[in-house]
Amino acid sequence: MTAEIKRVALEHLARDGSALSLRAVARDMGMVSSALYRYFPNRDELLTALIIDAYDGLGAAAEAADVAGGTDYAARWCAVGRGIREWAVSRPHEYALIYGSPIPGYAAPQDTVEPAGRPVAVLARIVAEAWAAGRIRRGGSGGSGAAVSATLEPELQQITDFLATATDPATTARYLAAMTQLFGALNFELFGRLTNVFEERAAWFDWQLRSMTEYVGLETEEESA
Amino acid sequence: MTAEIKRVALEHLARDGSALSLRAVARDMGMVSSALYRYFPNRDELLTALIIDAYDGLGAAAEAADVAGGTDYAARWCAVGRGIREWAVSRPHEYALIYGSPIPGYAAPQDTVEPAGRPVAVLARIVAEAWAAGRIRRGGSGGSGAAVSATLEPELQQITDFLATATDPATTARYLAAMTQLFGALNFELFGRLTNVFEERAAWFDWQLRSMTEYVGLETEEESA
DNA sequence: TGTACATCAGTGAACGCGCGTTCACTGATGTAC
DNA sequence: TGTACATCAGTGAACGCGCGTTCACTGATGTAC
Repeated sequence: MTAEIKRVALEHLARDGSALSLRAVARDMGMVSSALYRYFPNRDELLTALIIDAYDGLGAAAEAADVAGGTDYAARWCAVGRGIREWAVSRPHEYALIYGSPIPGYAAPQDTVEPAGRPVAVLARIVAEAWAAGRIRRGGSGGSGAAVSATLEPELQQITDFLATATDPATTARYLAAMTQLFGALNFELFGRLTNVFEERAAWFDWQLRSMTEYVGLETEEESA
Repeated sequence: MTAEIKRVALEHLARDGSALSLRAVARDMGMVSSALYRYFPNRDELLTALIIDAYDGLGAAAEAADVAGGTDYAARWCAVGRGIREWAVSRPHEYALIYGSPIPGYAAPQDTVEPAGRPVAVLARIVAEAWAAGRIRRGGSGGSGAAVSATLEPELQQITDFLATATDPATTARYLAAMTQLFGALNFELFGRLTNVFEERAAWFDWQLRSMTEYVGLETEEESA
């Protein structure tokens, strides 16, 4: 039943875009609005549930795209990226819920922190495995790579520890920058900044993914063979 | 007077975050809500005016950061990036208005298209000048650079023509990817994805800017000397 | 097999609120003669 | 210099709407004896 409510809430979110109303959800379900209070103590809790589901769904999509594993780390990065994009493109409103601008009057509770890490962890694992296998080129794509200053080093070290990638600070930095670009690209695509710019969106996203693997220094299968 | 209304509207936006109400603005101005209709035909027109102002403000900040010009293209890119960030960080709600998730029930009219190009144009000009001066390394940062497929080429060519950068498709692609990363980084910072991750935000953004110039292949002053 | 009772999903009315927009109006200011 | 008039910024009441949340309730279902 709570699942059904969430389903209708998502539908509603997709139709009216971002503004979520309990009354509207109840209406769509043919119920009276107060009936929802049997399932959710208030509107924010429903939102939280949707947000957690979104992170979990995206996390699952990312994980599913990496089930094969293997040692072609660049290919894996791209596959996961594509998996993330496909999830996002097919559920733009759920994506906006978790990666869009903050919702007025709503503060994400602590419960969302852990699921939020799930999608990110999949990409981190690929980097970690590549690093462990000695298959990340130092300094990324051929260049020396921007040096990591003393200001940033401690935090990068903390992040590395948290992600358990065991990489050096510069590689962690490049991984984070690549993540930033990946979600930046999705924001651009889903929030309309590609309108009248790119129509070949999947191809453009793909190009960016390949570009990220070069940037991070992930070796492809051929390079290592 | 319309300027005063916009000022208060922005204040209100900053306080209540994203939900803009005519009545609340009028209240803040010590007026009755219907009085605003003398200045704006409806709420959406006020929003549009705010959005156009935001693009113009950001554009002006970007332009101001590049007044010096010069041939250290990498340094110019970073300066403009910093200018953009400073504007955004000091006006997060205006930034969210233009680069956040779409506002429910609001469709941006045609009038916003031209001002929207202003911030982007500043970075494009730097790339164009560097390209004209032969100071962009082919294939970006040392590597061969991901190849541009036949699928993407025509659109990249169109974009190049529109931006008047005269660059080759691969360079245009890298420029666009760098833009994506720049705004992705701001989204992460301003929409709370760096909470409990990075505290040294200016330094982290700076590192990413330098990283972008390498990626695009912009030569620094020393390299060309 | 039949009665008594507890459970509990869902109802419906009400609370107080805020919203965008309209409309006839007031009353101060400035202009014309 | 003084009166008549036009302008127009801002008022205040009202419209119809939707919202989240509460509360006492109904009435069907299932369980216990």
